[in-house]
Amino acid sequence: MQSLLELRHLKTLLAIREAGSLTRAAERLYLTQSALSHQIRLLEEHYGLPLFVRKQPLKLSPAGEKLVQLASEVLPRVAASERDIAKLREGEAGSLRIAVECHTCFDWLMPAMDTFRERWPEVELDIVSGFHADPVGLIFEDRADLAIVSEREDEARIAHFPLFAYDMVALVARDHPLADKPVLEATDFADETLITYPVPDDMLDLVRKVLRPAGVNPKRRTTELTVAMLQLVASRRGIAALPRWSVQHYLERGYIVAKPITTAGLTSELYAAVPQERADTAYLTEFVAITREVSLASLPGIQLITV
Amino acid sequence: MQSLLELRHLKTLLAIREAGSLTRAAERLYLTQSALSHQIRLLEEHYGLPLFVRKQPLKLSPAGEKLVQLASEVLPRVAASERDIAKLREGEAGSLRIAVECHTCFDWLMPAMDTFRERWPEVELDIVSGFHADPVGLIFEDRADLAIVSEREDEARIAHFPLFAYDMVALVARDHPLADKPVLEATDFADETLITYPVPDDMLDLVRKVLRPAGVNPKRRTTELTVAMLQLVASRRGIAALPRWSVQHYLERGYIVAKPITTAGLTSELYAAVPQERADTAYLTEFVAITREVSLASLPGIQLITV
DNA sequence: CCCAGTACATGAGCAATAGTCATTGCAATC
DNA sequence: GATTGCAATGACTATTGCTCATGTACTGGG
Repeated sequence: MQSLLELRHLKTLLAIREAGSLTRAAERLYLTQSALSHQIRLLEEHYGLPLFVRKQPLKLSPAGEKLVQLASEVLPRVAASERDIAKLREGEAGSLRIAVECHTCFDWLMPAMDTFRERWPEVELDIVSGFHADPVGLIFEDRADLAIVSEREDEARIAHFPLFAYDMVALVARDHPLADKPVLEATDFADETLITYPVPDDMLDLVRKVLRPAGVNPKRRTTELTVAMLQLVASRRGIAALPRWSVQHYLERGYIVAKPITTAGLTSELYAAVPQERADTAYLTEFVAITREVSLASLPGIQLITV
Repeated sequence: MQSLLELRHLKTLLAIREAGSLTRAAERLYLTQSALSHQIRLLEEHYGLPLFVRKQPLKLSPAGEKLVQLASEVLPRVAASERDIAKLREGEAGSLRIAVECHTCFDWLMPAMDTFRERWPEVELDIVSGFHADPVGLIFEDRADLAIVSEREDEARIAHFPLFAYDMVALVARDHPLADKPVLEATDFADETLITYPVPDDMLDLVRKVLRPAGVNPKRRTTELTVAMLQLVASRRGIAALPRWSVQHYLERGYIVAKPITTAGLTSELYAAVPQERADTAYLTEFVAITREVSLASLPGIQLITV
């Protein structure tokens, strides 16, 4: 009789539709699969109708469709109001200068910034230009408000928000001898030319986590541009290591092939670092949220970091 | 960080705005004043802003305004979706034939029916024509789907939904001797002509609850029309008893004056009676909900019946 | 066809929290 | 300055939403 429906349910429904399964939706919502299962069972009992057709993959019933439709109209509206309230409290304006150490990050950074700009038009949005070895340092110098980094720094004045994790893959030419191996180990790199961005070794996960510990030190070559890097790989001038999502496009066209790095895999993570005292500034936390949404939706094969 | 806001809160906010106070909003929501107070305190802590200006009467702050605005957009949308789902389950169509024993009820019945028609256009809506002494009987004969009655009947096959309660007032001419008494008792009616609708005495609360128990049996006169009744009262041809809300309009113009009946007051109640097995048919329960909303908003001085 | 692998369902138990009750605090009004 | 009408507060309780552990159903590969 009384309505049972809450915004929580709408969030769940939408997450299930987007993720395509209870299990993955649960991850996004930081809940268990069981919690979601209970939630929808309760809704189904309440409405006396199924919300899903229980098949793999889970499909929405007409009633489920109605609720998801509702969710997709209502939730953005609610988010907008909560944003308005944050603006009342903190003011519309502010600055968001982003420091980036990761070359490939621009792939998702641009769309994320676009969405952000729509929602916080008064916030001055910038990427701190030029390359910087120590993006967190820029925060201390007050030249940046937020830094995209690949490791948490042990520094009390900085708060870290996890963005996502992803696998690095080694890239070799199709006709390269290593293309036949299922997995590349550190020693496989010894006699190759490793092509990287021109950054310190500490910022290259492959070197820091795999090659250096194994004492492997291959010949090196650098380039600023990802396409140039792939070009060199394709023409057998060397091999490279990049996030899988950054090269998915090229892999599908068969220019090059990707190989896992070590049997355990080489997983990297990304965090947003902000000054501790600004950790609950609404537009900063929202930038993080947008980043995760955009990335989750557009980058294949990335994982959430469970805090 | 995580959003705390739920539909529950939006319902509360809207109820407070409509009722003008926590206490009355709480009644409508079947909660305590305390519950609402806790709710809004939590919201205020969460947003770090006040939602109300703490004065009598309670006024919304800008942040509160935003949320109420949100509520007034979102909640009707949610209700519409839930209605759609009910239609999926039970079908769009059906019939709602309403039996009424109370003459004045048409005052609120018409606007309620209008709202209902918008939301359930496929349901065949009718008032069972002619006057009927036993509206519940019409349900058994399947000539009505819902009856408006003033007493619960002890009958297992019928479910009763409380609508609202209201005070009956005695109406006398301005220059009538009784106009000076603060309260009329049963004996005051003895030497007057009582003007009523032409219905059995059992359906006249004044007779059933006050006069008959006191053994008072005044002269009688009947008329079908409320205006005619008031005309007779104004010209000192008799006195009448009607719900206060049905004559508020005329009282304000000073044609007649209203007096409480007995010191304890004469309170009447209205219920919607439906067949037990249809007690959770969506369009029937919604008709009840609409009726209460419409009445609460438009009839002065009515009270909710706390089940 | 079986068996692993993956995903959803279910039930018991627990922890968070939304609500009530009883009281206090605060204003406005006579 | 009492009285009345509301809202706020705090302690306690009931509810319920979630997790954990397990069960069961569906899929795809050998």
